[in-house]
Amino acid sequence: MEEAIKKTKYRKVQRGDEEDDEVEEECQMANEEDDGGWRGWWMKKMMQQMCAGPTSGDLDMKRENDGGWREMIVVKRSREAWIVRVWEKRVMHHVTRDSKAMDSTWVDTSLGFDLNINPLKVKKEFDQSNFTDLALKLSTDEQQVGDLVEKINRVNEENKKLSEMLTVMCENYNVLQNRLMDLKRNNSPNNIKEASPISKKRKTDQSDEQSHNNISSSNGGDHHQRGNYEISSSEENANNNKKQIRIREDPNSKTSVMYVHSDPSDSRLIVKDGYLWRKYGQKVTRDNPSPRAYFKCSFAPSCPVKKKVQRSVKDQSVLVATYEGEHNHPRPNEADETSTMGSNRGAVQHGSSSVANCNSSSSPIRSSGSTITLDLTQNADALLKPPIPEVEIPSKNINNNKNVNSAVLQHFLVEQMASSLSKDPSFTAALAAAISGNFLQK
DNA sequence: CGCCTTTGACCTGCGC
DNA sequence: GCGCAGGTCAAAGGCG
Repeated sequence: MEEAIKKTKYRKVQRGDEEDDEVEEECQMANEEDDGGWRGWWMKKMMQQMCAGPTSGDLDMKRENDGGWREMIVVKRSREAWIVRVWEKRVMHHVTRDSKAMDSTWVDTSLGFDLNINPLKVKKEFDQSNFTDLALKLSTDEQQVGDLVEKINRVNEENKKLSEMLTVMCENYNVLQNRLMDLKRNNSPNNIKEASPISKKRKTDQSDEQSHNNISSSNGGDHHQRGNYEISSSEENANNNKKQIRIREDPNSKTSVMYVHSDPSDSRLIVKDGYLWRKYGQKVTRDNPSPRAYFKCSFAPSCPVKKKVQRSVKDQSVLVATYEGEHNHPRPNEADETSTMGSNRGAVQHGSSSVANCNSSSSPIRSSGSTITLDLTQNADALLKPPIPEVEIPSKNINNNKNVNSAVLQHFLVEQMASSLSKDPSFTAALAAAISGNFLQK
């Protein structure tokens, strides 16, 4: 730091065309002087400059005892007098992110060395000087930076408080939800019986629906484990880069449920999961106005896997697919699907045309290249209602449109995210805070 | 022509 | 045993 001071002084004084040895002597003197010697040092300096003839705009600096700097600007030179304005600028050594630590103040200690000139005239000339404007501008900018830093810090603190509040709220929500589920579990046999005398099979369906609810209410945590349920996204279609939510209720029962967003107006009960299915029946059930479709895996004749697809009672835009059994064959790869497309025509449920969703406020969808990662820690109700329009990919056009659809999908995602984020005022504040934080760190 | 969907009939399990 | 509801079968029809 000391070295920097000497060099600075040396360079500045050199502009006055002084000799090097004089500069060395002056630097030494200036650095040895205490605060009380400042005026003497300054007077000496002024005399030297008057002889050497400084030009307008020459700048000199002196370090104060408190660690600050004093800057002097020779603002005007005339035949009659040197008009010098001295600015005091105090800048602390350590500039941190805390705005309070960066205390920068300007005090006008203008000195007019008027020999024969009317002071008013000098003042007028001084005021017209460009350096006045420059100094004022600098002062204003300094003030604005200070204000901005203060504002950013305030927003940061506010953001932190909101995050803490949200965390607490989520925790409370989970606790309440768990209690509710416990209560339901304790009372469920009687309640179900009283509410609707239905068969055992219907109870299984209800448990499916219940598991849906359970998932919907789950929140927080990075593990795809929710109580007795396992959530996996293993059935996503790799070709179309979309994911669905699959819940394995019980590993031993080999039964799992998948919830897929679908257009309510679409009467086809098609859940595209990458496997080949043959529909063998359809039935209207009592508890649901929507028909239930029955599928068998048609990829391998010996494959015992069956699938039931029905719209959710609560949300018609959601298809509930119940899988029974395990495939005894690998998933049909892209080549197989492509080759079978022609012969199987529209019967093949190719890929996933539905995107299980994301909540725009926290953006659980992360898109990286052609891969979309779905954050399953989001509330599943929100997950099931994507703001993203579906991109229906006709199976017969899969080959030609695969690349195009991928681009379209990405375009949709980008537009949707941009739209959601731009509509969210808190996002703007958060973005500003993030950028400013990064800026301050640098 | 081959494969799939549709749909009515039949089967099965459960509750009463 | 009967009725009900879910599940399955298979013939008929559609589509490329």
